[in-house]
Amino acid sequence: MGIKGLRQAVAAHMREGHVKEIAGKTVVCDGHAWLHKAAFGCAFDIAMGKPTDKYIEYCMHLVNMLKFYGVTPIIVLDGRSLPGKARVNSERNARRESQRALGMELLRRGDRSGALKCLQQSIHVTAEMAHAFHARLQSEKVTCIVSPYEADAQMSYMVRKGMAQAVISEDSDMVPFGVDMILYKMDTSGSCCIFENKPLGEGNKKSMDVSKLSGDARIHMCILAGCDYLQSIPGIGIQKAYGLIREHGDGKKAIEALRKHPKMKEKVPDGYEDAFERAEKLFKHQWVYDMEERKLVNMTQVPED
DNA sequence: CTCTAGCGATACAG
DNA sequence: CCTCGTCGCTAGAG
Repeated sequence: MGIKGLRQAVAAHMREGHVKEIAGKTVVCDGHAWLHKAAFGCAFDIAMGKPTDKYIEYCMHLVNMLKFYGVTPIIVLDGRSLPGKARVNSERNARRESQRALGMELLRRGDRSGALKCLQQSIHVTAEMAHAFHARLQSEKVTCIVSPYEADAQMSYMVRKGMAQAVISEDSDMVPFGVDMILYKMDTSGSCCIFENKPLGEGNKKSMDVSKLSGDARIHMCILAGCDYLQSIPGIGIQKAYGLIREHGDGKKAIEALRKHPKMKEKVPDGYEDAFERAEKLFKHQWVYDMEERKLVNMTQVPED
């Protein structure tokens, strides 16, 4: 789900670009996003259960394209199995299964293009595909990290540790995690949209400027706007959240202000302050793998209290 | 007017 | 046995 509306809201920080702009640098890449796109290219084979490695070739093309432009890629794959999403998952599985059945039916009737559309909706990235990709990366001596939970947290941790200078992803969660350079929508030729956490010019006076927010303030804004860990207060979206944090400085003070606001006070749920604190901890102290220490660590240090 | 929330169409590579 | 959606549009509320 990510952060609702965040991608649109930070549009002023985005521009058209190309991977050659980060020649000489190291970049961490969201391997799952690549596999997901790659799977569309061989939806027929995957849906029929026919062994194929086309999706791996697609991903390796991206790896080699980056190398060609002097960029060193590190691939992050996540081994996550998140609790609390079982219902959504089973609904998705049911939908995928019905699309697969419909696709096979259309194929029997000779409607090849109709079948492909359905079969594309039935495919998903399996652990088996991720393992095959991982094995290929190892044999090609490309660095690959399996994150304990969320790839987003792992990638941002590696940037903060200085192991990489940018991230290639499709996920807006990179913004609250404080990554300063994010390459979105990269295609096979290296063209992409580049997000940079830099002050906006005078022409963007009314746009959201994330460079005006401290690391904690960015996270507070995203929790207020609604994230995986906490639904937003009804009527609060990304713009309102940005305004509140800019005005009051942090999440706690923003909630205090809402509690006093005549129109908003009855919309703030009981115990929202506690839920907010829990969400912030989940955000900041996720488990990630530290390559140097070779062990699991918290993304940011848990304070002793 | 701005902003949120929900919905339907759409999605790969070459 | 099996891992994450997103974009544009718009109604409707503030």
